[in-house]
Amino acid sequence: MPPRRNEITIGALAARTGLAHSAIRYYEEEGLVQPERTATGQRRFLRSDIRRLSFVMIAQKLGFPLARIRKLLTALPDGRTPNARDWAKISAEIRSDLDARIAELEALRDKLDGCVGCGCLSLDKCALYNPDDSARKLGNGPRYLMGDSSADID
Amino acid sequence: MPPRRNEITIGALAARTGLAHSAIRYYEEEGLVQPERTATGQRRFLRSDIRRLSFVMIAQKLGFPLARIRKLLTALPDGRTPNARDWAKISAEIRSDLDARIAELEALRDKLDGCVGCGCLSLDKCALYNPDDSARKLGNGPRYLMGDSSADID
DNA sequence: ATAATTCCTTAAGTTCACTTGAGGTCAAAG
DNA sequence: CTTTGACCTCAAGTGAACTTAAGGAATTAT
Repeated sequence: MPPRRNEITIGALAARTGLAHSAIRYYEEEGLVQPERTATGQRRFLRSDIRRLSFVMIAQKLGFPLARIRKLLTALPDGRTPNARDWAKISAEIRSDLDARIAELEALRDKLDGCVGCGCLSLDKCALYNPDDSARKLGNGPRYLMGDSSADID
Repeated sequence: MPPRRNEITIGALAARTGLAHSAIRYYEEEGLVQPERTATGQRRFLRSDIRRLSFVMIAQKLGFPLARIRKLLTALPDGRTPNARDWAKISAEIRSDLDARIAELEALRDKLDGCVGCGCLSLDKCALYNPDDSARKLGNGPRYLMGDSSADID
């Protein structure tokens, strides 16, 4: 069964996007694409999935986890592939996210500058280690949240 | 055997830093601290390890992986815990790293701005997806690098 | 002396975004 | 019609930074 006009195989999609076959299958598992199947079980993607996966790749490059990207995609009416108009809307969200990350890093940099020469490196006094700001999503896996250690250090 | 004057147990160190016991043991495995052992095998840390681990936590917050932090620490003469002078030296390195990350995000943001309204989202034309810049260390695990997909998309 | 903590080790699980491999089926080309 | 290549499905591995669990041993408190 040869691919029909507007359908493409996983190999073609891989060639077009530069993604590995395995990655595309993984994206399917994650609900980012939903190919049909032929009678014998082979995947048949839509041509528009090239654009769809391009969007995924771009969003990833912007630092979004797949879960978030899936949400962005499913937020579109009937899970459509984003077009120019959608893109304008989505990009606003992306932009503010990006801005927030930049601001976070800049704040960190400023604190660092303030701390040079201080060298205290103690958790209760150092501006660099302040558990109050919720900026601790760097790194993955479970995280232990600091309690309120009182008392002096060292 | 009660902890001696300048020695503390893992529990005390955990309380002081807010780290879990398991995290501290893991840091030992990773060579970030090297506690002594009592005759019965319990760990005895130095008081200065509180400061040492504080440094680790701060550096982590700045986005450094443990491997890098270990290097920073071992670069100090005889693996000393960093003091004010060391900190000034190390912070220069950290600062440039931070600056680079900020610049990277800003570049991305500018591209995003340029792309809104374009909406092409095609890999060969979109400024947002340009595999040439080596800014792709986001995300972990093995990565497939894009080949030179020629041909038009969609 | 006994109960309650604290500490120990080792092994396996977690998340994310995939890859790699084994073993088998299907389709396009000679 | 057979070979080659494309495709399929699991299962398990990768790396970072840990956590959780199981099953003991040692220390501290009562």
